Amino acid sequence: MEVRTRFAPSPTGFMHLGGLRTALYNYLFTKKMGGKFILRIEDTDQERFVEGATDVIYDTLKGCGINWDEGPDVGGNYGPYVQSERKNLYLPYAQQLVEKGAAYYCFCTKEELDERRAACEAKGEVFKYDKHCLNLSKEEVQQKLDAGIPYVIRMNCPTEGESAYDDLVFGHIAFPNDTLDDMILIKADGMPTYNFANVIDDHLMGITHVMRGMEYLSSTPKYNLLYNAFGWEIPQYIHLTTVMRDSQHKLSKRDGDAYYSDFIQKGYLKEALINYLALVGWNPGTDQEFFTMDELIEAFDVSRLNKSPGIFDMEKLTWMNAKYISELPFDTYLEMATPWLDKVLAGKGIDYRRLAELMQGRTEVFNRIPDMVSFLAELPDYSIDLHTHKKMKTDPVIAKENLELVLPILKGIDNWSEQNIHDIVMAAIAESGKKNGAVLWPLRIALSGLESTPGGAFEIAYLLGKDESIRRVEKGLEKLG
RNA sequence: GCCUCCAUUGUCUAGCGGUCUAGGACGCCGCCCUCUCAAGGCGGAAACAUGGGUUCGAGUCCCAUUGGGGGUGCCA
Repeated sequence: MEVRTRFAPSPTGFMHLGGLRTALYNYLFTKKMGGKFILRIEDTDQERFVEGATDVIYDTLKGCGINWDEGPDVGGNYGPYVQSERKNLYLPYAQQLVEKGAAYYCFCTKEELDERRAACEAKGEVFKYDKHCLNLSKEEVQQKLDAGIPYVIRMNCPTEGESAYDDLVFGHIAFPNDTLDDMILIKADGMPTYNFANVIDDHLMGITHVMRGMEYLSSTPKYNLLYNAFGWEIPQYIHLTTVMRDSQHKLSKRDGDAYYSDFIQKGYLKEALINYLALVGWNPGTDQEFFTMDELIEAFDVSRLNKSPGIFDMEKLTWMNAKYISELPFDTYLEMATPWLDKVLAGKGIDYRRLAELMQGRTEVFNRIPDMVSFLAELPDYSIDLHTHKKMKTDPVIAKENLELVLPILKGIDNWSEQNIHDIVMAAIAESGKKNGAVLWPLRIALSGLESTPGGAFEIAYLLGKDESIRRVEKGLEKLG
């Protein structure tokens, strides 16, 4: 039988990393099994409609290389793939359940329920709908319906025994039936709840494997009751652990660390993000850590999915991102780095190509570039303490002496190429009998005003140009009295 | 509160009864390389939550405790 899976996000306008990972795993699993991956938009909550939100979903998924075989934009034989476009389809199924006694009309108002819920909570009890409306006679129900009284349809859960199922990740899971609440299937506005639409759609779309976040672990028994009431086959369940920010918090909107777009804006590469995300909660069983999408598909195995929640480690992501950046074709790097260089160096006439060569191996995240290169635009105000360096065998006194040595040499260089600067200065150092470090450290400090820089003294001198380099060395000498 | 799931270094994890004096990676520390930093190379510190069982033998199986997650919406 062909594997059919689905990713069913609700369009909120953002793609949460946890959701992205769910989509990824669905995709990897499906492709590995040679099945079909379906994208379905779950927009049954009219109050939360966000303009353009579906585009965010499309763009993110496509950008990451997660492609669907059926969906709102590409079609398929099981459409429509947007729940709001299927809204007329759910009520008859609910009515069918009412006829079978597996569901019933409920006329309790939201306000009444809220009150009862609050009262329950005040007493420290669990609120559970008391099946009040289940006791209504057929005639009473019809009367209310005829009178146009608003209603919802609730499922009629058993109150004894237990419901169990086998999850491909968590194994056997059992719930006592008396804890099951008679959840609402059809809302007062006629729309199905997520819970109901989900079951109907998964069945109608021929979904064989439901892979989703584990927040649904405890409502799954109720879904199964629904499948059974219809006489439908229950799909395989694969529940996924939550991606956490720390041991007790999920990745959240508030901390700006939850959305795909946050990371892209900061300058994380989508390949790195996908690669890293795949490893939070899953591992290949080998020491391999870097994967292309095809390699992930090849290596993916549901049995290697983890059962405990994983903390999203920004440090490791950043490390991985740096690796990905360093492996970028140089021209791609240059193109991607340019806007970031422009933030502080636009119009300064700096050789971006050379600078990019120096920067590529040191770029962890693109948004860190401006801070690393801004010294080229303007010499930072630095302390002469920077000239003290034990290992380079230099201090402010030696620095002054060596800067005085190197200044006229610099002035005498006609062809200001990096190679030329290097050769001429090195020759002068050799001739003076001084240590390389004792000259080059002060030079680099004078040129950059920074303890660490991308590139050494020669690279910086070249990038700065002759005039600016000389100006900075002179200024350095001034500082040293 | 009730239901349920989970539990190996700071983090991601390997481990599916003996091969574990617990392996890999990030991070951290040290050394080397080197005109700085980074990269790279080498090395180091760092974990089986606790208590009971089962077994000749437990990180691995069972139970309890503790800790954490999730659910408990006319949200998805």
